[in-house]
Amino acid sequence: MARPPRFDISDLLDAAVRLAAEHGPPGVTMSAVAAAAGAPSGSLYHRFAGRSALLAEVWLRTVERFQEGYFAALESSPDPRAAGRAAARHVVAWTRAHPLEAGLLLYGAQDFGREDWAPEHRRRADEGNRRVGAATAKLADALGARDAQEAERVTLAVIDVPLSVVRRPLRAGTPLPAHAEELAERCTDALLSLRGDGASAT
Amino acid sequence: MARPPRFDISDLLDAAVRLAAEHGPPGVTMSAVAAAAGAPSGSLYHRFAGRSALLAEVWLRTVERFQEGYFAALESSPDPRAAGRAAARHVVAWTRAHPLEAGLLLYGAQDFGREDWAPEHRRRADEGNRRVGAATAKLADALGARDAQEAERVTLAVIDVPLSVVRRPLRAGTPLPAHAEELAERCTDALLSLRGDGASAT
DNA sequence: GGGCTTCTAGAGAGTTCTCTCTAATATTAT
DNA sequence: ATAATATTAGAGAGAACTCTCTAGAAGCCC
Repeated sequence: MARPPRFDISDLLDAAVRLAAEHGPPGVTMSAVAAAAGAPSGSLYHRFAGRSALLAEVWLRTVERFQEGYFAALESSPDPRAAGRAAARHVVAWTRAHPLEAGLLLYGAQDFGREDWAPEHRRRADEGNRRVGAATAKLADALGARDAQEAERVTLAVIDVPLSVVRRPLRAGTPLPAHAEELAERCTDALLSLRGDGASAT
Repeated sequence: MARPPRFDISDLLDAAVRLAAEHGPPGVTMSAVAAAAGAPSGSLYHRFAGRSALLAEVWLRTVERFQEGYFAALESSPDPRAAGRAAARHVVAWTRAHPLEAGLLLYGAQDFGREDWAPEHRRRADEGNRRVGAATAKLADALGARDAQEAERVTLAVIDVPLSVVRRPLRAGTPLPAHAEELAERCTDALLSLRGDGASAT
């Protein structure tokens, strides 16, 4: 029925990921993506409504790919501590397997022009955030968190700490150290084991 | 001997900080800064060699202002655990006192165009990194860290974890919760108290 | 006040990027 | 074959931005 595409969406998004990892979101210009993929600019505009749409798709595809395994890890065990450790390992392992895409996780949706996104893209982003919030809230509950501060510590433990472990190497472009998974797991576990009364300090 | 300036360097950098906090580094264009400060573009180019120079200065001034108090906190006590806790509190307190400038700390020098910087600006950035590295290495040593992983955990504890505590509110533009200092301090302390044998896991 | 210097002021050239538009091309269904 | 259609291909208009350049204004020192 029609001519087959020489550059499909995923080719173009792959090129955009490379550019974003190397030069940050501002490096993802339509002309740069076209050049990187070897495609004419017309093909880009045939696939994406405009630059905001491309930025939204590259960001959302990356986050959703990451979250897929992340949620699986968070639900991999009935023991919340074990689940948290698995989640921490997942963040590091996924970064090891997908270093370019992981580079994007260090940015926020705002850096990908969230304010210019179409409603549908915003909705997808909100949905992802909602799922993350729900998952960490459930974990916090299972761990017996009693107030906002304790819930926030759970979020810190299972999301922010693992991301911090990979941040420096990703920024510097150096490979992750061999023990990164172990480091993330143990730090996450340490925060999950804290309790509200502050009794753990020496 | 000469006409007094109507827009001095610090006025212009203040405007640049506002723009960077609101729209990220890409929002810091010469015309936007000029408009925000109410100055003509000529005045901007009179103070800064070009956009890269402006970006470098706004980044370096912010980081150096932050580090001033940060180093003081890190050396505020002979007890390394107490010093680490003070550093964690400092990050949160400084963010509370300077929310706009703190927003810039979530970015890296790369996002401010480091590759286009003049040698002198790079040197200043390297010097800051060097001091941070030296300070955390000293702390790790005082805590008895025996390998790279333990040293890395110290860095995570006194730098990345406190930054993670302020990251989400800064990105969302919401105020820090009242207990943020306490949260950061306790999480930092928990990581500093970990030891290499992994015996703390249940 | 005259001369010197620093700064403001803004017009405008040149560049880069986004996005549109038209024409050509390749493939499938009939 | 032929028609129908998705796609490539790239020229070019328009916008945004950086940076240069010239003219004049404002203070200080003699």
